[in-house]
Amino acid sequence: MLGLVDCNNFYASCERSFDPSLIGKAVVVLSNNDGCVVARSNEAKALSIKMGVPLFQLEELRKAHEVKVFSSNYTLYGDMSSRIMSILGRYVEDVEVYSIDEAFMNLTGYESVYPDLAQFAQDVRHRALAWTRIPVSIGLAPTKTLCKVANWYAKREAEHNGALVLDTPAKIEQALYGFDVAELWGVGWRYAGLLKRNGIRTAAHLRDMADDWLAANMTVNGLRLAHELRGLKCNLIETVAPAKKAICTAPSFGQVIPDLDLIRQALTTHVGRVAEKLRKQDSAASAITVFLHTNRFRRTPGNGLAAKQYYGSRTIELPHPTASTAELASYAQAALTAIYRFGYHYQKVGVMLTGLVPADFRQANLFNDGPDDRQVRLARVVDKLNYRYGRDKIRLAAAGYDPIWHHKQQWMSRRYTTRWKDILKVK
DNA sequence: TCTGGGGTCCTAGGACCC
DNA sequence: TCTGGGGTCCTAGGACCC
Repeated sequence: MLGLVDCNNFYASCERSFDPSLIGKAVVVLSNNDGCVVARSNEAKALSIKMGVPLFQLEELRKAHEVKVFSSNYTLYGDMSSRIMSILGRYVEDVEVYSIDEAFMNLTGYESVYPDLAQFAQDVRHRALAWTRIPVSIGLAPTKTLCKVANWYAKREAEHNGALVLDTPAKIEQALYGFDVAELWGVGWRYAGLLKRNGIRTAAHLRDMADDWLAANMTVNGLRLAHELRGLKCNLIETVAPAKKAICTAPSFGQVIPDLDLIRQALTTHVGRVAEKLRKQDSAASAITVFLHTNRFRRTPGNGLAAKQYYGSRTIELPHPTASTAELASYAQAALTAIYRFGYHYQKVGVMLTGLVPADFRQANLFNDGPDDRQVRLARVVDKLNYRYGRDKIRLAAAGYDPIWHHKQQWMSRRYTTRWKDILKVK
């Protein structure tokens, strides 16, 4: 048996964890740049606030119902997430952290330790709630896909009390019989349309389709999905996160920017960010891509017509893999110079590192001397200082002093668990 | 005025090798 | 000019996840 633990309304629950005055109120958390709603408390869902709606469309509801709005506070959510994950680690050896608010647990071999799975699930829920104030839902089943199904019911149907165990063919059959295929893990809006057109409406129906049909219409992914619904494990628990194959950052500016110098500063800052992530996983990058684009929603002030749009991107193959911020920044600047066009209002500049190889990887190259190791050692020292004294305390001068391009975060809560001056005071 | 960010995997087709 | 069988690597595009 496997288990899936999923935090309910995670970001909203984190905010609530440290501010009890939010209990019982509609809480929403926004995406970066205070753009769209990405998390909602149950009260906010009850007001029909949809996932992904832009904040400015919420004005009336906000006034009428006193909706509490928060900018996303990833420092807080990340720390709360690791607290939850460490709680799960007290129960079983193998925990796969699947996302910031979800984890799979491997219960294989724990049959005698936890003979009553329903009781086990309630224990986990109670401990998570007691130690973090985060409510979680739990689904237990023989495969990951079935765990997702079990979790779906556990979260939505009150009679399960937050946890559902699918451990017999009869229970699984009943769960799949009424389950909308569009809700399945691995079925997005395109496959949902395809399945609907073919008259396949429930998970049970998809499970019973012929393998040939599944492979032909949904590739091997569809085949695996159906096999998992039949109880055959295709996705195993991965307890060690594999190294990333690409690292990207592309946050929007807080306002549109036409000016190349400011875009350069933002780009240099973003390179600092991706290079830090690169060194953290002990990799080096073989190629760097820079892209620059305008805001597709923008109307020209004055005449209200759709603003003219531009999208530019450039990839540079590096002479040798490197993890040096300074070296990556200079190639990034060259790419930006090549794609920048005067006369547009830009919304974001992004950078992506690809062709990631282990940092100690050395490929003989006849035509140059290879990377300068001192640069990378220097960057690692900078990483340590910034970890200790705060992000961007030490950075390239080209990143500028006054990041006016920085994204908006007007309603940010405190970093309750990671900053001494933000810690709660008990009076 | 205001509309997120960061990833993975699979397939087909082209180019190439012996 | 046409002929067989067995491969690899790369890229673009499409699908999905949170």
